[in-house]
Amino acid sequence: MKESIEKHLKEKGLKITNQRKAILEAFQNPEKHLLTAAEVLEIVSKYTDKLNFSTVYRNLETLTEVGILKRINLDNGINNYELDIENHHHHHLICLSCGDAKTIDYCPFDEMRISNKQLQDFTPVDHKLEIYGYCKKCGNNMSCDKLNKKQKVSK
Amino acid sequence: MKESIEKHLKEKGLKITNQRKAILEAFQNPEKHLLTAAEVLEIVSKYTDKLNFSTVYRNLETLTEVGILKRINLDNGINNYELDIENHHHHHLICLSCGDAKTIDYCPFDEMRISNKQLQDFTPVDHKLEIYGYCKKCGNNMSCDKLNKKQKVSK
DNA sequence: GTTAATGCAAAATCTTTGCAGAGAT
DNA sequence: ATCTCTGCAAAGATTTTGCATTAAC
Repeated sequence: MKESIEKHLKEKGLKITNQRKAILEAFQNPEKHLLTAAEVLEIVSKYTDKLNFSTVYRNLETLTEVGILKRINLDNGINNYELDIENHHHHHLICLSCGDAKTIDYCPFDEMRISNKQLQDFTPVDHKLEIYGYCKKCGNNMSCDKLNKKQKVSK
Repeated sequence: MKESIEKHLKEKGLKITNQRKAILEAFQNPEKHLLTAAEVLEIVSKYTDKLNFSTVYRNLETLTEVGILKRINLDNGINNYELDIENHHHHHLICLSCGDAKTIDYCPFDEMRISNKQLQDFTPVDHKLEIYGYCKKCGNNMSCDKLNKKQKVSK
């Protein structure tokens, strides 16, 4: 575990438990940086004793509160999390076929804010931009739509 | 009910029932065009006999499938719906205090698509931009955060 | 030793589904 | 008459919570 994270935890009076370390390890994979609670549990279980669901949920919540993780709610309605510490602002390209999420660095928000009148009566705190479509690998393949569990377009 | 909607339903072989009409009526309020299943049920129940939850859910699903409604999943993880028929493309400004969602017409996507390399390997199908903050009425008031039910920042 | 975290089980929340009866065309 | 829709009840999925025990500091 990075010392910056460890420091962060200690500052907030949070203890460094094996479960917490295991959960944070799960987010170290740059190929899959967006994880659901179920995915965290699955990954962790490969290496350690299986954690309890409530431990995972409580930690995702706690780590989000202290700013180590960031919660991202995708269109399927399931909460996803990613490491937020020392991370630059970004958005996501989400593949409707394989469910993979890539980051996209570009953010149109600042420019938009200047040119848009409707935004002048509003105090923005956060924003999110998600682009749904098909990644290079999946092309236009509509099968195995991981994201369509709740977002059903057709039965 | 607008004839365009009625026509749409008939074309798809869907029947025009009182429940369906009541649900669609609920979306006629321009002050609150984004509704959850629970909100639809509540609004409808003021004017008609209470509908069953499954009727509401099934209709929101069906009406989304045929393109009369559009599903929007906000950060609290609850599905919201809005009328989509004859509606121009737009995004949302969502107030973290009162939960109100206003539409914003401006869309940065086309411009972004041209200038961004990462988007060239991706086939976009849909995108969403949501801006969370405080509306004019609520200012910086953090109380009664309707949206924070699941999105909890603090207990 | 004190305080926070875990595991378990139970519940809460939102949503979906099977089936018999009712309603629309 | 046909085919869809509704209401009910039951179940599914994800997430939250209370409480006793365990682990970190």
